Amino acid sequence: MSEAVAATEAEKPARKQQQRSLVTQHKLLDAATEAFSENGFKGTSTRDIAERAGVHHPLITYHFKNKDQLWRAATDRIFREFNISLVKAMAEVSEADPRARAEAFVRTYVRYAYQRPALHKIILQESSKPSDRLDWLVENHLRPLFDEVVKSLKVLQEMGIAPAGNPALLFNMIRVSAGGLLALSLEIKGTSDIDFDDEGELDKLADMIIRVFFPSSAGD
Amino acid sequence: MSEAVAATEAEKPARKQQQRSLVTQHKLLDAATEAFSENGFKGTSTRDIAERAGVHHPLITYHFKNKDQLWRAATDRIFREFNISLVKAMAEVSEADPRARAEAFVRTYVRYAYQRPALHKIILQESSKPSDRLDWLVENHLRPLFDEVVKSLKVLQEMGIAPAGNPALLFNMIRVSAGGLLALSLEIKGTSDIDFDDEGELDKLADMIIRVFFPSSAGD
DNA sequence: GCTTAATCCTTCCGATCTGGACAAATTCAT
DNA sequence: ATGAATTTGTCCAGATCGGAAGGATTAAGC
Repeated sequence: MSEAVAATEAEKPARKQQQRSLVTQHKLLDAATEAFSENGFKGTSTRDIAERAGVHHPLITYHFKNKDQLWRAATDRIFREFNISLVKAMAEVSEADPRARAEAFVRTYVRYAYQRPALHKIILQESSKPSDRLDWLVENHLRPLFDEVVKSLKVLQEMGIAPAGNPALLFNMIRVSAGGLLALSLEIKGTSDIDFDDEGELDKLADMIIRVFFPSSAGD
Repeated sequence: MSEAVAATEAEKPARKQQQRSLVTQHKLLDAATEAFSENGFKGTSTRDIAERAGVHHPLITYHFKNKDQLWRAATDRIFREFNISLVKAMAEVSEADPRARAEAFVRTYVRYAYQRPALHKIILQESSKPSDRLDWLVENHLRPLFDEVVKSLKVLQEMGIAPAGNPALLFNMIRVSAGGLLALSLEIKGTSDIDFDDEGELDKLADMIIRVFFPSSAGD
């Protein structure tokens, strides 16, 4: 953990954090996010991360203590940003009816999953076997979000908008149809000739999700 | 590749393959499948595989030449078995109507994804970034299967059984709802209190997939 | 059966990479 | 300009990969 971060919970630092330090941390977090999402925790070396960031590798120890803490910092940032994005988007449609809100949720989710594929790739990477990191991820980021969303989904089910059944199961189907598919975009380009970089392709995915999971709506 | 395998495509071997050699290869393939599915290609060491198999590591060089060939052999085996399983299951319902066949497909797919989580985990691992392995996987196993299934799905769409839209996109949603969800089972246990090891939970997933993707059927 | 040669396994080695530690050098806020 | 914050260069002990070389096992032919 960097001194600056530590300072927020300890006594005041004698000196203010330097600008270049923030830049270095930012570069390391970006590089770490990318590397971990591609090769997983075990498959990623701190040297690789440092190289991607264009920085000498001992700086990881200096700023983040070790590989594990760097993973946590990188994951924490990307999930925080995701949550903020989601909350903001939902606030914008707070006046709309439940179905419109559900549609807005799906479209936001799809768009974000496309913009930051690392987010879902990291989930997939870490879910492949038990680990403290997975527990931490579930506890701090996934569970809070899921509980919230599943509650709303339950309402939609009671209104007959969403199909019946375990709402948690339903939500998981929806989110892998969005996030999972986009995390697999490379493979899907090869198997199905679908390129989500193409104009409109992303909307087609969102449309399909809405049509399938919230039927009786024409879905565009 | 082992001498025995090479022999099938070269001139006859002077000697027959020994039994223990087959056992060793089998143990290595099992261990490799498990290790690669958990830690990805880069995150897995040949030492780790050998240790899981209870075998000295130079045997990997002897039987499979190197890590890459071992990955190919392991992946090839698991995908072949999957295809056989699928073909056999579909042959058993060859007389049934299209909807019943679709249901059978989903149930088989779900059951297999549960039994061999490594299959989908390996897909997820390899799709995280471009590689020769991903190309090989797409070309040799994914693409042939997908082309076949998407054709059938198109028919279902024309009959009004499956929702409209790009059939390839639809199929991808279905298969991640099955395989993706089961590959994520560890995470889902933590976030959603759904344990696919519990009796009946697997059927609930299959039911939900059928209900959502092939509506107008009660789905049970 | 007994030999013998192909097949299979084990013990080793060298080069590289791993996460992390440390002190010396540099940069910058005060 | 002073000293803390940051960066750099270097080192370590252990793990990694691929492979060489020789020993053990076993099928095939006598």
